[in-house]
Amino acid sequence: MAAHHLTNCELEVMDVVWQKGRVTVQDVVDALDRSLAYTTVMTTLKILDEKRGVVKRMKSGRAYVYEPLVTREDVCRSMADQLTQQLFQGSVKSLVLSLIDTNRMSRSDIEELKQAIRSLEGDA
Amino acid sequence: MAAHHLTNCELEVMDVVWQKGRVTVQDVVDALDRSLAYTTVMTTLKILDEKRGVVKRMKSGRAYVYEPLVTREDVCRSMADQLTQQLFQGSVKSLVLSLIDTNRMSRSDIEELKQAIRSLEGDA
DNA sequence: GACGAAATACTAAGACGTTCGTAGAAGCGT
DNA sequence: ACGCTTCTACGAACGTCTTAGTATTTCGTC
Repeated sequence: MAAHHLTNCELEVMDVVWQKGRVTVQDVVDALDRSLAYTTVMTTLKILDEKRGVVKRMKSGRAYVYEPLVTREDVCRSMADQLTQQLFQGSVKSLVLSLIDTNRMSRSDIEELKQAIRSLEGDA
Repeated sequence: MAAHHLTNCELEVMDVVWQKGRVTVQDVVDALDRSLAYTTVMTTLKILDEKRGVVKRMKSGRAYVYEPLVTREDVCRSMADQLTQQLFQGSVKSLVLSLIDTNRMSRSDIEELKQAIRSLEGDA
């Protein structure tokens, strides 16, 4: 599990890749909320392939087709971990405490959280 | 409460500012783990003042003295919020669930977390 | 085989972050 | 007043990210 840090723009493109599973450059251009030039998307996909290693690409007829190599969860976890390192010396507990401290969670959110903790205790 | 996003380098410097409370450029240079040029630290402190607004500076004799304007907790919260927006559509719950899902929390961490949740329920 | 549409490769420009060098100002000691 | 040290201001160089233009390739159609 490598350190999959993605930038904003890369994340936007990846969200389309994850959603569709198998895309061409044009697919991504069409699916994006923003209007980005074809070449912009191509450059970004190239980076996601060669530099980040989060997609693979294969020639299919005239065009390349891109597929995800990692799940969105993988990336989320990596990035959350990185923030945890940067801000809380790697203490997940500290980050979680900081997050729940500023009551932005509904009552049902809290219920779900308690449930997760219970199942965590069950495993351990 | 503004969006206090700090970069890696800025955070390194701020950690010294928070720790010491009141610093000169030289203080930061001396306290940093890494060896950075005096001017590098000066540039960074200037950015933290003018661009980020997280420190203020006052002339004191020959040199400027810098003091924090926001707490570390403020910045942590801002940055955690931003990640939550980017990755989890603003759902703190989703982020927390993702974090605790990959069992990197000790038994005592979990105890603390439960405690925090209890006090949260008490307030609500 | 030539033409047009669509895709790719190459390149570049602008913004930002990180790093630091050089030049000038300001204070201290003699 | 002169020189040394310390500080600031300015700006430059490099890397990365975002965006996109231009040139080239490729494929299907006539």
